[in-house]
Amino acid sequence: MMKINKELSKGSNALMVLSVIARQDMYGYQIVKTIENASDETFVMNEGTLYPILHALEKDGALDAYWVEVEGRKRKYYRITDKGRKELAKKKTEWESYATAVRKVLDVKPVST
Amino acid sequence: MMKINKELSKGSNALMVLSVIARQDMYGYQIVKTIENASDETFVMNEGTLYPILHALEKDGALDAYWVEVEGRKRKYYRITDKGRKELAKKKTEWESYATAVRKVLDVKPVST
DNA sequence: TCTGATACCTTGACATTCGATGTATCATGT
DNA sequence: ACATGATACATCGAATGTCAAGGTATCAGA
Repeated sequence: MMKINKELSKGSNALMVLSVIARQDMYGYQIVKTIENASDETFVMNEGTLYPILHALEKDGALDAYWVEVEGRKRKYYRITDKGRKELAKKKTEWESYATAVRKVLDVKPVST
Repeated sequence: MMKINKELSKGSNALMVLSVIARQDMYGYQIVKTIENASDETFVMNEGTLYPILHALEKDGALDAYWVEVEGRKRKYYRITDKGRKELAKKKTEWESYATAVRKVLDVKPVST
């Protein structure tokens, strides 16, 4: 990941991956490019980051995969499952709670001692 | 940290710590309680998380510290430095960019293939 | 006298990400 | 003809940050 503190993106990577796949089936490279594009290049996901996430989501049953050969290149497409949609909804809510809570802390007025 | 995915808070912990100290000098335990309170208990920071952050910020020159004895308990108060204020401003901006970018990815419409 | 809150801190284990590396195909420029 | 860059999959070791657990000590209340 680029442009911002790498630590920030931890925890939201799986959410973003699930989110883009939920809209349409996608293969690895396309996921990276979609996230790059949608985030105005804020998130440039490393392949060493993406593939462990995809494999873990597949193992969890949140995604399943199928191979397609296009112009000599083999693409592994990922599709979200019902379980994956539930997880996505949960992760989204969780992320909103997180973002709201951070804002509250940043805006907090000092307490009297 | 509690209530939400632990990974999410990574990267924003130092920001939150700096942010609360910027408003008034604080000691460790008070920082934990302030963040807990401000976030409606979303963030319950572990001491094994807090102290390394404080020590790193002190080493970086973003914070300095002084001891105060109150009712038999020794408190180590942390104070933000000018350098710390600059870092805080930078981290805040960074966090806003991060949050904006995540929202963009979550809202993105599928691209044509 | 024991528990829980306050107050500091360290340590080892764990999870996630990064950077580097590997394989392979295809398009483009020279 | 050849090199480069984009496309496409994947793995591995190192670095980093957090957690759970443990350690020390004081004070208040039951």
